[in-house]
Amino acid sequence: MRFSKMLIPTLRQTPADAEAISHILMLRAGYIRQLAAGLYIYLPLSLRVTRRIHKILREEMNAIGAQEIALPALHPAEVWQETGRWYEIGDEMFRLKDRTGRDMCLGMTHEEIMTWLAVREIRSYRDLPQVWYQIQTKLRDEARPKSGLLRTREFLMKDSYSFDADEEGLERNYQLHAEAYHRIFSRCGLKFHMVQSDPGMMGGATSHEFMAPSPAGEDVVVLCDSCGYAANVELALSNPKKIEIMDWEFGEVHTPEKRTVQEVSNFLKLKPEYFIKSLLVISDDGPVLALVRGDQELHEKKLGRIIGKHRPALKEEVKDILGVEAGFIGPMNHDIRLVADSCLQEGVYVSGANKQHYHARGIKPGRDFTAELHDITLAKEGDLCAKCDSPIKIERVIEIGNIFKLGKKYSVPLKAFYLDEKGEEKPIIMGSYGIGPARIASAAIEQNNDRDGIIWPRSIAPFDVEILPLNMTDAKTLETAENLYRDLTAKGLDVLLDDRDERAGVKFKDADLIGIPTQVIIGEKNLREGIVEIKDRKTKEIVKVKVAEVIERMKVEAAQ
RNA sequence: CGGGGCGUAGCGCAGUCCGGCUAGCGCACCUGCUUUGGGAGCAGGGAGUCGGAGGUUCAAAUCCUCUCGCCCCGACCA
Repeated sequence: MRFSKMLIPTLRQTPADAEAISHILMLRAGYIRQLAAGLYIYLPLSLRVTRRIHKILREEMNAIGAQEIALPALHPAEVWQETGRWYEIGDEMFRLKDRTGRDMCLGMTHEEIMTWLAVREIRSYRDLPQVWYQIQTKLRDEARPKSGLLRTREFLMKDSYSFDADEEGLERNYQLHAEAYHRIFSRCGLKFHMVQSDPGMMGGATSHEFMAPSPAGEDVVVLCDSCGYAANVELALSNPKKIEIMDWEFGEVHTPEKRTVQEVSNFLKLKPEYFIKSLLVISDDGPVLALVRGDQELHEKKLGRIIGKHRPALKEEVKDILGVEAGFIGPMNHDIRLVADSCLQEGVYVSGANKQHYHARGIKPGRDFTAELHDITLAKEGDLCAKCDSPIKIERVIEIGNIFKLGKKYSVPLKAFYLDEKGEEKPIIMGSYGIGPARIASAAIEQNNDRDGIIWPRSIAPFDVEILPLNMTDAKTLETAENLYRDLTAKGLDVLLDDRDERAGVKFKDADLIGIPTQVIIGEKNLREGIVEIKDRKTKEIVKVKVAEVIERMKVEAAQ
């Protein structure tokens, strides 16, 4: 492909409303343009990247026996009503009516439609297992699209669905997908982790996410280097670091106007981990006092799994229910439900004295108060692994794929049944598995860039090589460029020839920005000795080779 | 949906507080000459509903009201 014939609108300046590195670089390097919030136009370069990612996806999906099909993006409401999601999902679903007034929606995922198909086409255990996948547009009216292609309202997803006769079959397909996903992300040149995740509204018992480490990510995971424990903080278990058990006698301390743990900690010159934070929340079953150690954060979702839906209490409610202002609550002498983080099982602490301007020191769990013990804190750096007690790491990540065991969640309401060997009717056991190609591309840029631009992993780069003839008025340069272009293309490489009549500096800058892994630089002086340069975008290493040796050299590079 | 920021030429911005001549600057674009290994120089040129609507005023990019859009933080994220 010739640069002059391709729409590659590079930008010298950074567009004002981009913040994430991948977003900035995709705009600057001429890969994408924004149509509206969360809606992007894919220009030729990004389409090439997308196609390469799709090719890898298809190869690996086909390799585990999955069959590609294509479902509509526009769905009738009825199917979604049958599973209840039409009602459960809020504004995130694009809804519309057709000309006859029939309710329709734009597909945000395809469990319903895939199951609809299974209902009709799978009758017997002999038809099972099946794995169907598609690479299809999803539409979600995101509350907050952000970071370029990382969170958009319209995006492609490779989604596959497995249909099995029993849990063992599902387990097999789940494992096959996990392995395929490992191969896919490795082939795409990404650093990633597979972590336990919260199945959330997808339903089902087990799910994992594939996470690419990046500061631009929206998720946070907990990792243990020594035992391999890896989980999304949404559900990650951990133990706060151990603290010394103090031998304080119980007693009240005057702490005028000192309300927060930080204030009291400074005032008493005691580290926050010797405090108990008491937080009042209102659940559907009444008020609950949640207790966490002073250096820990309450994890709303974990608490929610124990006490159900809840909200923080208002200031007045705290006074009404506990009889004291919020800054001076302690765990003692209350007749409401108490839920404490497990680490508070032992130790001696400071907390509010349930008395204005007073705190109490020497509080002993079990003696001074009794609470249900659960892990209700947010895992943080420095905590100890719940499995092996080694220090854990916290990492910010981009979710690039997920796998769910759905079980019967969709097959039962949609009546996707099959007849087993005994002629008994049974629900099909399902799984669903997604990968976002745009997130792969974004994560690849987030993980591979420098001040000059993108550094694509070879496997998903828009081109394998870019040829830079520096002086377009020199006949020898032109001839060499054309020959190399023809020969490299004939060898099956994707080659971009920068045939623009631009100055050398412009070509260098654009080449580095665009990020094609290998550059072949044809300069007039070198050419007089029959030499061109091969530059590695990543290492910036330049090797001078005879023109005739370029092809051989490129084959070696491409194989790496 | 809550909080914050921004909307002026294709891009990046100044001007807005304190209303006043023909709305500026850099880059990009077009023409010509020179230049040619890391975003060239000189000369000339084209390009604007100042996001939109209404209002105040002799006069509005600037003040007031409403509204639309985009970004960031949070909530949400099937």
